[in-house]
Amino acid sequence: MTFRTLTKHLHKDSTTLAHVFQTYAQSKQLSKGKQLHAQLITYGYPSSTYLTNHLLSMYAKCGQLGYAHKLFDEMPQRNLVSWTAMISGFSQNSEFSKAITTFCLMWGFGESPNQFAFSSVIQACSLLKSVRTGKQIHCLAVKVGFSHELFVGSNLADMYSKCGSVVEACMVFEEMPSKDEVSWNSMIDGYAKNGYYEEALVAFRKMLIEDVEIDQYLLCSALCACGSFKACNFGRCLHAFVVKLGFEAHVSVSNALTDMYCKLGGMDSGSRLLEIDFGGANVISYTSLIDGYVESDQIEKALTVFVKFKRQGIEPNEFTFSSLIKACANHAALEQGSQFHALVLKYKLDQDPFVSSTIVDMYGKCGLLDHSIQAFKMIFEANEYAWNSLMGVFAHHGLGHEAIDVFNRMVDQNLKPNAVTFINLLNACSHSGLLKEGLSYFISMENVYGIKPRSEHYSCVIDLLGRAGRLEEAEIFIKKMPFEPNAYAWCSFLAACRKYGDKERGKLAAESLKSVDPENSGAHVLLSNIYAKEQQWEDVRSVRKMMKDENVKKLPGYSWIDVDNKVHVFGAEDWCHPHKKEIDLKLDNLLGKIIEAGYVPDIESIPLDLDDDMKVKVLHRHSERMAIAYALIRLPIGKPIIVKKNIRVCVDCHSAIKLISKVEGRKIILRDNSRYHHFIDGSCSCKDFW
DNA sequence: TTAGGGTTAG
Repeated sequence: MTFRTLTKHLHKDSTTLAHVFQTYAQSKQLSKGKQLHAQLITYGYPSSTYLTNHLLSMYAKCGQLGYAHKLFDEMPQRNLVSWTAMISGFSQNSEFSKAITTFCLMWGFGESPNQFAFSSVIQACSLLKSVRTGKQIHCLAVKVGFSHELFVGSNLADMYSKCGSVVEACMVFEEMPSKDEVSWNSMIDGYAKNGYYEEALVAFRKMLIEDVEIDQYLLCSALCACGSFKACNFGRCLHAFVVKLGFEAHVSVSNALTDMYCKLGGMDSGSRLLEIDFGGANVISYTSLIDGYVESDQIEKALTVFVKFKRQGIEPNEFTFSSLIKACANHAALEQGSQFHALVLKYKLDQDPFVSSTIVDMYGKCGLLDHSIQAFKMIFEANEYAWNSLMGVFAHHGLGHEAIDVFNRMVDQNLKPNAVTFINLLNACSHSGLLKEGLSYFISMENVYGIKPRSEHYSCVIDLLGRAGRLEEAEIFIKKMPFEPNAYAWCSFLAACRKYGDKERGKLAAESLKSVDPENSGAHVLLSNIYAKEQQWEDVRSVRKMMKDENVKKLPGYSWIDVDNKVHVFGAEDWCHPHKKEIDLKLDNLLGKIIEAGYVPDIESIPLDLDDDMKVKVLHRHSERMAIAYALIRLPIGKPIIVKKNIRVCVDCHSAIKLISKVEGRKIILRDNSRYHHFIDGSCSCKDFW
């Protein structure tokens, strides 16, 4: 049947025509809808508010907001449905402010909104994260008696949850006279997304007693809470429940399951889920898996997943790249990181706030400060993530004044510093010996910026005082702090005690560290270092015995470098490398040269009862020196050497590398687990403060 | 006789 005959037949039957438009709207057949609309105009079909409402709704649902708006503007007579269709049209097409304005206009025109208009406009507030407007509309809904309506109540609970106001969401939810699966999910998901994982799971259990039909939304929200709460048993039960209800092959549920297992640390379960289940895996499925591998430090596996899903024709997105680049940053894998940066540009994702700040961080962590600053400059509208990254990079490189400058510029731009800003700022002060400034920022956090310091901030202050040699103040600070000091806090204090030779406080710190983290080898190692410095070999042996008895393994030190796009790993003991002989020769040659240049081995730092010659040999085979020797053999003259090390560089290596940079005329960049050191012509950027 | 709600990743 042609449109012409159709319109002839339908001449007086606008109900059927409306139904046709409704079908086109649901199946998003815009072109057919448009043709029929054109036919009606051509044949002079009489328009009516009823039919125009249908047309308006169809255009809005097909994403043609312009047409919808034009129809709405030109309507000779609008009714409640016209207004509501326009409000929801704006809301569905992400024009949230316009949805709210239209809702207000509706009042002005004397049209009183019903439950449909309320639920649409509350959704707009929710997506706009505007709790202030949402609250005003909530008040109106109470006034006109729609606040307890099922859809309005669910929307209100969702709006408050999405705006972070869980208490209000809970109040709305509790007052709802009847609840369905959507209302329950608004609340459960609200709890989960705001960090109230346990409450989310309690609500889920409570819901199971009620007569609620379980759907994929509820399962996704509960799985998300399980993963974040590390609720292994609950998670496994939920998995069984998913299978029992037949939702295992549902893509969003399957993704939520993958993500949950990744968060629980069960990477094998996560990847098995993807392999066995279904062909519907999408970019979220793979990105969850990549992220799981990145979080569990398995970068190679993360890269394998990336290659696999690219082969399957699934395109990566901003989530994928931010996860992969983060992995490169953690491993200081510059070559790989640069390649991802190039891909980000190709996919035009370089302005994504997460991706762009990860790139800044990646170059910084790979030692290329200039690249990092340049990457920051390329961001059109840097948000707090980007500023925090830049500040973190300066902190990592020991450039305290530059980090403070970044902080000041950030505040000048009216960006609100957050908890991470202060961790970076305090670290920057700590690594540059800016004690006065650091303490002042710590106080201003709460007094000026209203951010309550967390245990991480207290740990930073302990580090700040400790590095500056203010051990007594650090000890008092620890005793007064409102948190139990964590392993990081005690490690910082212990390292300071060792650096400044405070044996008594060192013992206290080591004992405390052992009690909060019994498997932490640092406590034992640093304690034995303190004894070694005092030449108390009996005590050194007793600490070693204790480690053996308690089965505490010392984290072996190793270093790695990129040469010819390949990562070469060097360990202090039992290492083998195809160029071992050459490296040994180069090391001997270097030792001679640096001794000539004034190198005095710090044999005190070797916690072993050996003769002095042996101690020098042990020192000179530390992993970073082998990596540097290999790089000097293999890398072209003039190319900076970038070495990464898993534990903090020792005092002796630090002075040796300074001299190596001088005698070899090479720039050497060393990243240890604490910060960056740039060695040029006999001196280090940390000014011997690390 | 039209118009309305909640999922899976930083």
